[in-house]
Amino acid sequence: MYADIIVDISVESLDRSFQYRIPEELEAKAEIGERVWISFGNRKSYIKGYIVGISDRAKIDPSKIKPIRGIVEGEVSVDDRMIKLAAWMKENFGSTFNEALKCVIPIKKKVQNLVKRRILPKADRDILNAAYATAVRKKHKAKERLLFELLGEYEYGLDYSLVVQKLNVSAQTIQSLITEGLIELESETVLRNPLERLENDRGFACELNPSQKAVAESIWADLRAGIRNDYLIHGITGSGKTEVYMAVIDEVIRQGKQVIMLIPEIALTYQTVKRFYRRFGDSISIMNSKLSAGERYDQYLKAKQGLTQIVIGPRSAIFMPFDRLGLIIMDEEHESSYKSENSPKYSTRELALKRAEMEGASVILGSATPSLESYSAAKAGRIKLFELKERAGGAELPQIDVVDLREEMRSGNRSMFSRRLRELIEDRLSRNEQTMLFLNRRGHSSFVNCRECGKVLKCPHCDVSLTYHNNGRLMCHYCGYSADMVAKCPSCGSPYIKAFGIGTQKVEEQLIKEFPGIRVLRMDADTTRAKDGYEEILSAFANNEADILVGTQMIVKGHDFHNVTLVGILLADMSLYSSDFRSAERTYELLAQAAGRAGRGSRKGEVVIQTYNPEHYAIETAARNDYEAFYNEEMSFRKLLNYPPSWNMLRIMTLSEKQQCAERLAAVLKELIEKKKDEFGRVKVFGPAAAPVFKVNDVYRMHIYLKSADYSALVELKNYMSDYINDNPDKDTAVQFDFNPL
DNA sequence: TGCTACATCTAA
DNA sequence: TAGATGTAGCAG
Repeated sequence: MYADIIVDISVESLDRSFQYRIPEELEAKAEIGERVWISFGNRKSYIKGYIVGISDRAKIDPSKIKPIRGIVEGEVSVDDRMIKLAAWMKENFGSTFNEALKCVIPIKKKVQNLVKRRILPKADRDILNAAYATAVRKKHKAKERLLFELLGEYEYGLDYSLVVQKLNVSAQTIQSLITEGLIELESETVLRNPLERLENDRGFACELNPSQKAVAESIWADLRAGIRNDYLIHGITGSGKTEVYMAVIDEVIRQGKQVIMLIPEIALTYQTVKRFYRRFGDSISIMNSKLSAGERYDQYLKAKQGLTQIVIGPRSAIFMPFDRLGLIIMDEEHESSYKSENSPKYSTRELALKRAEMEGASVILGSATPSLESYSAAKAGRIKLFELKERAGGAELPQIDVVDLREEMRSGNRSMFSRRLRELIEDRLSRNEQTMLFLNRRGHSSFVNCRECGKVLKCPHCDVSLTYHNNGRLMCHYCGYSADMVAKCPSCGSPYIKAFGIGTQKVEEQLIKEFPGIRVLRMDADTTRAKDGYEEILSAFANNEADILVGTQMIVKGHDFHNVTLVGILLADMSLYSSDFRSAERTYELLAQAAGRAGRGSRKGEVVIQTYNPEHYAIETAARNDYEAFYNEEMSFRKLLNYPPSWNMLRIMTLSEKQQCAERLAAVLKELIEKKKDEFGRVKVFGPAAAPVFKVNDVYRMHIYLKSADYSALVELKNYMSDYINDNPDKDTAVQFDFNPL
């Protein structure tokens, strides 16, 4: 048997695995993630390595393969555990080890220099100039580069790691310049704090209401008894889950343990962090993509050194290297942003449950509309379920009206606003209260169509229609391609070419036309692109600078506007028509969350849902705010068709710029599956077929779906295909695996 | 030609 | 990263 091993040296060029022989006496112990002693290169002493894969075939000449010397005994470090987690990810989410590793050690290059070092000149300019001249003359190119740069930055010096990486100067060269007395090193250890601007009144804690208290106390009891557990808090919008989280965090911190608090996306960070900072002060650190590389690195370091107790961040925060992890909280656990889009396409929920299990920590999942995965696990007793059924401040749940758009059409109303919605908007305008309108499509119109020949304008790089934007441009929402709107049909020359369908821009335009003097704000990917666009729009709306906020799904998530008493969902069906088995779940979620925005203050809110499908169960149950009913209906559908969470699913996608390559590999993989699948009980195979959007960014995509009750069967099949792909490399075609895809 | 002082390469 | 190997510059 052979083991693939990565070496415990933090250098980019060694970011790959090496094969070692597993001696017979170690075969029982050598498993993936295990730490082993190996000899490496010409080194005199043994170094530590991690087993990242095991196989029975030698990839290189077997005589060149060295044996593993032994298993590393003793204390398991944070790194050891994170690498074990990466090994688990590689296996269960289908990626290469390197991809998994990049998740757990995000800043690999920098891990080595624990202190930031600077190179400062030690001699005066003349001496350095002379040394530079000598270096040029002697063709000591590395010295020449270094001295040249240093003379340019004489006052400030140079960053050590930049010199090594960017100038490609070796450590020896720097050392020799030091011995010559030309330069010196200075170390600085300043950990930047991205939260400095916030004021802190630590200790501020709010009272829990009786139902919140019951949940917190039940979890406290487990914590105090030293029992780890997984929990799901199903609390309606506004029921105050955050207060419960904080109460539990308090206890975990008191026990000297650490907390990872996951939130859906960057946008929520500032609001949430502010709240947490007030309560927990400096023990909080944040992690998100808007932090500079330096700030992120420092957060990582602080966590590793145990200087912080709590980290708040999006899905990548699950990889915080806490040594004494006590609790992982996943707020809004149903959110799709918890699933990684890149390989490994991990589910943060599965990862959180796994990591917690490995480290003896607890997990709290929280949501107003739990994912079917979590709720079914709770029903099956694998997760402890808590329900919060009232709004925390005693506010009432909004009144929900469903408007049948077919009916509106029949009675001659062709506007995008139904009579009911229009009436309520006018009422709110007269009372000086605010309205939110939700439409899940940005841009002005959804597609451009020639009425003469029927042509629909498509993106030249992707298999999707172009969206018309009110700046006169046509845009592709997949790859960002844009072009000028055409006056004539490019295929038949007819001038009767027009944009159809509605987007948020058109809603905004229409509002201004139909309600003179109205003040409208629009929030979608187009208006929030600027750095603080998001915050600006939200605070403007919160300050009553507009009567109506129009937006895509980003407006429905977690914001708390007390003056909003009306929420309109312009076209609830939009997400129902996608080709996805989760479309009903997504629709229910969006409707419930959107409805949850209304009436968060003292006045009761109203919600209008406009739809062509009022009898669809997702819409009907959302209107009644009956999650349980929705769950039962949806779950029986999933069971009937063997969709997750009833069964497990694996999506295999082949990608290539050449259509035939993608198709050929898909066909080959299908054959492999057919040959092997009967070894694993019942496995259903679908495809290969073109992906719903066949071409994106000039890359063609084919996919195959597998369904099996048994997750490990899918993992085995995935490994079987990976082996084939590794043995038959094809540089033109890539393969991606996605377990239980969204 | 041999020595020095780097530069460059490679690891199973 | 650390050690082996390669190479330009220089003195004799």
